[in-house]
Amino acid sequence: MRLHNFLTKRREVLAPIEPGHVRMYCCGPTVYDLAHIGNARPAVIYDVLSRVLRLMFPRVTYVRNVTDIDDKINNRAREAGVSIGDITERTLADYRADIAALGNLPPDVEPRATETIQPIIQIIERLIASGHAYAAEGHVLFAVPSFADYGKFSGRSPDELLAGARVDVAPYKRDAGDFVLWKPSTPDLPGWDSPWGRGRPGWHIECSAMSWRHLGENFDIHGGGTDLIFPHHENEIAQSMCAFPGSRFARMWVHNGMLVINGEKMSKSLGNFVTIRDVLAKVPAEAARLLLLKTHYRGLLDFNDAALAEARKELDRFYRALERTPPSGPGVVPDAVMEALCDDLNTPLVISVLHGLADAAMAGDATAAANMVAAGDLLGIIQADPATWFRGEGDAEIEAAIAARLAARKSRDFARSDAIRKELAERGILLEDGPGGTTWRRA
RNA sequence: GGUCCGGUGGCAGAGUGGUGAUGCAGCGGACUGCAAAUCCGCGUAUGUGGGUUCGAUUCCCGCCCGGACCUCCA
Repeated sequence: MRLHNFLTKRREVLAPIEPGHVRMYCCGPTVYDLAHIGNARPAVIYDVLSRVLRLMFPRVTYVRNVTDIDDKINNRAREAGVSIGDITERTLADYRADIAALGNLPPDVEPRATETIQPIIQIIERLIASGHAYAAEGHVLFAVPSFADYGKFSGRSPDELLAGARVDVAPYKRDAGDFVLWKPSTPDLPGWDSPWGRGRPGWHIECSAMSWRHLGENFDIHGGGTDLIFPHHENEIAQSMCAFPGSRFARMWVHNGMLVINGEKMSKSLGNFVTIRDVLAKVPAEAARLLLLKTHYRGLLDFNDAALAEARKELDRFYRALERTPPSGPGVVPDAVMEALCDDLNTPLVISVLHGLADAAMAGDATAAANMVAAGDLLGIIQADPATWFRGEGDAEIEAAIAARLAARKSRDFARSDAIRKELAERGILLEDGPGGTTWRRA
């Protein structure tokens, strides 16, 4: 498996630190609102990556965190007049349901920030003891100048950062670039006792603590969106490497590209915010999943209705091939598919191979059909029964109408047969006459 | 303003220093009562100007255009 490593800017072969055991950490959701379709992209990408890795290595530990302590959550709870626990529990349940609906398998570990407070405090204590952090007015801040390599990861110098900064610098910061590790909580907000008083963790320290707790000081892959490169990942690296001298933290950094809607960034002000639920209400989940995989993971992806419709048509083609030629049995993943996936997770290329297999299956090759299903399993698609894909649950009334139409056709009453077909078409039922009889599907 | 990424046919989207995948759409044909589906065939692309090279879409430089980040963000 070769992956583009943002740390080195090169495509590198994945060689697990612990032979045979790949350890991967991905930044997960902050649970304050329904997940949008942009949140779905990394979930799907890292799900596919974990599936491929599980096929190649004896053991894979995939950790995806949940940020359940955050100002956004607190604000949302206050606005809605409900407790913070209500918000996080409900949102997390919704997130899991939506992500599962998109065909993602659960990660091996899904740690929550609120369950990782002790490790967070331990790391902060280590940072203070080694002079990389300091307490001030109930806050604990990371001292950016204490880490010579700060900025190296994201490719920017601390001076540049200040030049472009548009925020006021809090008076208790020694350096404008210093960021919060711990901050005080008021009595009405969630808080934990700490050597610096009752408070809560900053956002960046959570990921350092959760990856440490579940994967150790060194692990193989760290994933997340490109928007997290700075400051989030830069800060994670600074915290972890300073807290654990000699460690290298994550060896490979994988970043997924952003997703836009009709060419525009999703934002509340533009009113183009699309949740996973919005999408699932319109099209089968698999169509959304295929669309997310049709573009290479590092590229910008335009998510729109036309693209969604096209993805659905492609799936129709795969399922049509399966309906025509049922798989001969359990298939094998073709070499071309593994090669494409191992080459920096080239899912668009895999999909083109899938189309080739569909052609063969369409022509009657049951082995190709089986292999197509096996390859589709790696992407998390083409696992449904074709009959279910096209028609959902059976419908006796539709079958009766089709029988009536067949009778009309037999007596060459084409006016009536066309009328029946038209009626069904208006209800979204499309008929297909073939040598083996008439089949139907929902539009 | 700074840093970085990208510009491939009508659209989406891979790959590659030596005749440019795949899908959608379009066109022609076969099949069909007519369709649909399927099959066969066709057309159209590497932003721009230089450089390196026997040869560049691919490597290097300038320009133009688009995007991301610099602030919470997948």
